[in-house]
Amino acid sequence: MSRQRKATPPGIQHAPLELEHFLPYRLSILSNTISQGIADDYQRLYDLSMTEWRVMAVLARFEGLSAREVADRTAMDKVAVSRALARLVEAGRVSRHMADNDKRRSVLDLTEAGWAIHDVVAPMARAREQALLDKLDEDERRWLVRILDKLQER
Amino acid sequence: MSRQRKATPPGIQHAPLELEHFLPYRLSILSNTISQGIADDYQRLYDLSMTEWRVMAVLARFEGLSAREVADRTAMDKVAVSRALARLVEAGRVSRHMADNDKRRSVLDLTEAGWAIHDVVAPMARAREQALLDKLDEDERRWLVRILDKLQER
DNA sequence: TGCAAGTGGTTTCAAATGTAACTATAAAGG
DNA sequence: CCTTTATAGTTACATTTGAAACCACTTGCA
Repeated sequence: MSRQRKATPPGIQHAPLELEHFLPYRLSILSNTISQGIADDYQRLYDLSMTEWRVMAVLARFEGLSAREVADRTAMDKVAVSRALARLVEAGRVSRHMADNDKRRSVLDLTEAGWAIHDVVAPMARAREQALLDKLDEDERRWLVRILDKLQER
Repeated sequence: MSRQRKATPPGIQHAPLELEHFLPYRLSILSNTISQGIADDYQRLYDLSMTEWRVMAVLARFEGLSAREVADRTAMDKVAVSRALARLVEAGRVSRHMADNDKRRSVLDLTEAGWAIHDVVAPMARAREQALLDKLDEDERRWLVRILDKLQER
């Protein structure tokens, strides 16, 4: 057991943060708990890392992206994407060929095997999201979206 | 440039996730952006990692905690806490001595130097949080707290 | 007592990650 | 053209992180 700070040393106000009410901290805990929960699902099933899954998710939505574009859309850095792609291509989940107009650029797509995994994992992820949203009522869901939009404004 | 998926292969609905509207993903991006922003401040100033700062923050609020208790309160695992403490003690920012009733247990406190850092970093962190909250109006702030409470319910 | 099981904490080793340097190609400007 | 500068992507190296094994001490209980 521990005592909470009582008397502050004479004349000094330390004003410690209360982490449990500190917004950045709360977001961090919440976000990690959620993402890790989802990741556990597909890691167990397919030995797929979170970065790999994110790459697959954007390739499912946008075919023929380059590695750079994948990085932009996933907010991951290009090295992380390069490594994720190396594994995905190796595992036969993503196909990569060279763009004919620019030999530096790759053209990426999910393979059949990639789509098959996608079609299992995407619904699982959605179900997890739904389980979260089920904790909220209709009003709260609307406010949440609005608040996230505002917080993400630059 | 890339085209979005148009015709789905005959008879198959792939239903890709839209990451930019997917709650876990949005939270993850937002949270990382915010935490990293704050961390940049104190990393530059004091060569302090995020885990180290979190340990200091709980020790500021609760004196004499054990490493285990710090781990519980920060939602970090005990290895991470052990390492953070090793550095903090080494740097003279935290004092550690043995509990006299239990020789396994440590008793941790910020030193003068630790408090000095705390008293600079805590206001910076608070200012960052405030900058975030300033993007919201009074209603939105109230809803946000309420929503976070609900989402964190187990 | 004394021994099995549990707890606090550190160490070790492997995997993940970040940074910087590097290769290859493309674009832009003289 | 030819040189400089920029971009796509990978590689190498150092650092961080996580999982499991480990050590020391305590607790529960025969």
